Amino acid sequence: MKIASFNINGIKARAGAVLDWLGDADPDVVALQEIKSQDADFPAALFEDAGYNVATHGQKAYNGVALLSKLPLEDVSRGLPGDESDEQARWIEATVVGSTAVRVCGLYLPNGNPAPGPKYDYKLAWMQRMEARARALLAEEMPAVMLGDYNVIPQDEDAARPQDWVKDALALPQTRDAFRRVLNLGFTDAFRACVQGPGHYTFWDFQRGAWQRNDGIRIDHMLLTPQCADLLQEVGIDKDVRGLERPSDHVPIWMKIDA
DNA sequence: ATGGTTGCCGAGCAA
Repeated sequence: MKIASFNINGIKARAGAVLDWLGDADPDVVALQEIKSQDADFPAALFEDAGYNVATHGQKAYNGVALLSKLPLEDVSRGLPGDESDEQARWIEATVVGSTAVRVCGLYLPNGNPAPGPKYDYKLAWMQRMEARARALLAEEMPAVMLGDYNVIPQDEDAARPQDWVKDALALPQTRDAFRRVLNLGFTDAFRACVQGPGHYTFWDFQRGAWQRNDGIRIDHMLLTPQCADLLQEVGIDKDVRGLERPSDHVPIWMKIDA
């Protein structure tokens, strides 16, 4: 089973590009972030015609996540538990049953800039809620993945220019600590389980010619429960997508698991 | 310190 994640930065501007990528990459399950649309405005029919079931959790203009799957999306749940007053659409999960059942959680973790400030406070609080959800997933003792745009640069090797990010919400020590706390519960960073060393990025800013200078960062991640890590076969980053016409600032990441 | 770019949506905000 091939499971992917792609922050598309607006489905209205990117539907064609996403369909092209689906045709090339042929993933079984996809978590999308930043659909920037309400559920009713998501062009579900386009993806259904391409063979995918669709579940969305959108909002107007900002954020918004979705799941696409060739297999049925079962027990869909929208929203990250832990704060009933949180109106930002950043979390969606569902179960996909191949040769075994896999719980797939698609997430769009808050950016948090500027830091310090209320947006950074929201990011840290959100990560604390994510940790609670991660603990509950572990207790299920089943294959599960939390994947998406984490807006976290885990280590200096995950940035081309780490010195540019030292005061940024994506790399501050508190951010890295919160991310590491989830790993230390027993989750596996799927990419780092397969690939070591610097130079692997998933995001290049639209500004300052970041792509042309390969000034990238690795902020899209797939975190696996032990039962899922046992099934891990292969990972990849579809870097070439960043060089296509009217690209997102993120590129797809994916993994193959024996499920 | 600022500005640089993009999407959504129709003026700024978020990234």
